[in-house]
Amino acid sequence: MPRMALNDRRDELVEAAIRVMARDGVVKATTRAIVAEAGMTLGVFHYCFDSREELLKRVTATITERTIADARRVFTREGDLPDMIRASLRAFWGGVEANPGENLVGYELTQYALRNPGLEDVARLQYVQYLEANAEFLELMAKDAGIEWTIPLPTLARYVNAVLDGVTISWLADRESEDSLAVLDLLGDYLTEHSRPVG
Amino acid sequence: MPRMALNDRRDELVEAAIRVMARDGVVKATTRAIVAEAGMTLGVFHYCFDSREELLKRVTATITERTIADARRVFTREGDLPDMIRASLRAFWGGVEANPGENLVGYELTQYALRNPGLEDVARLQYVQYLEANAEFLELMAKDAGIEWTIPLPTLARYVNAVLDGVTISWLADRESEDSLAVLDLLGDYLTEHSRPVG
DNA sequence: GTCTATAATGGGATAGAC
DNA sequence: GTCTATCCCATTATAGAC
Repeated sequence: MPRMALNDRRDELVEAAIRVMARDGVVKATTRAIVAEAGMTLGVFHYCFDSREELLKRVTATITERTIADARRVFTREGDLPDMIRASLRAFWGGVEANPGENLVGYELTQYALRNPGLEDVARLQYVQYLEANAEFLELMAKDAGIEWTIPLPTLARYVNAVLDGVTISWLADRESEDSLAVLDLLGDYLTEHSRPVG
Repeated sequence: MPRMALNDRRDELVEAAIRVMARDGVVKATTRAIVAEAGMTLGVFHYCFDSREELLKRVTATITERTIADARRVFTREGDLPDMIRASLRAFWGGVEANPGENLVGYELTQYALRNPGLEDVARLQYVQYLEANAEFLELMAKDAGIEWTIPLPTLARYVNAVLDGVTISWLADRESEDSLAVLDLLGDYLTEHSRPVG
């Protein structure tokens, strides 16, 4: 068996955990299921992490960063404002439909944090990061298109985040892609209508 | 010990389960915790329900109906359209802030259903009911105010549902009441702007 | 019908050989 | 450092006395 640096081991366990969670859910991602996925033995788990909870914290941070990085990657800055918005939203949505399981994991982890005393800050941090990312995207679009938003940025970012979360959750439940896309287009129109040329 | 009809027993267990879940979360609502809350013994549980899963199905149906009934109760039909919308949204929000735990349970149950093969329809039904309720509210408002919506009803209902879900979830994570209310007001404005007097 | 006791399972964590 | 074996606990579900 190869000897690996402790940090590499940890990363492999985190990746294995994410795969198991995406497939079967957070609850079913037991230490045993995770080490099996990683091709390791149970003993090594508690050599890498003090507890399952410590792993979950790291998984949460990783998933949050990855989700934002994915959004940043598909974020489109070409064309006029309506095009930019619409293309970005649709690219985001492609990611959701391509990977329902991993998307659901994000919400499961929020709830895990909210239900376990001492982890409230994990959930809070998750949303701080998501809201900041949304604000960043909105600012980039405004800059590129030479407009400003007519709604205060933190409020608008929360609004966008709410629609994206909400439309994702209802889609996870009923898989109505067409209606979901229609809602995203409404959000796009909404954003366009709340911009004005910058003086 | 009082002898009760089987259905009364079941109802009591469902209510006890909801209390435990609101307090501690769905995962921690074990059969033991539920019967303890109900003041019953473990043996009686499997006399009333075949399995914990069967109880959870009934709890999901009950919570969904109750959430919609609560919304119907606070739904306001007085004043002009903007008043109606704003008052209803704020009344809805009062319920969320007054009862974070019970609200979170709804999302936990959706995810439980999505993660347990064979229960997908439970999640789907939940959202069918929520979307229908939102459509119903929108139609009532339109009728009372003598307007019609400029967006197809199913799409608009999904949009409203998405914002409500999304703003609730982010609030559960970060408890930013002020920003959340601002988002709800934006939703209210949005609805007003997408109405027109009926010919 | 109601209870206690217990079976059967699966979990997180740990001890200790190698 | 790595593994196996095991501890100890909590869970769902059931058996069987009363």
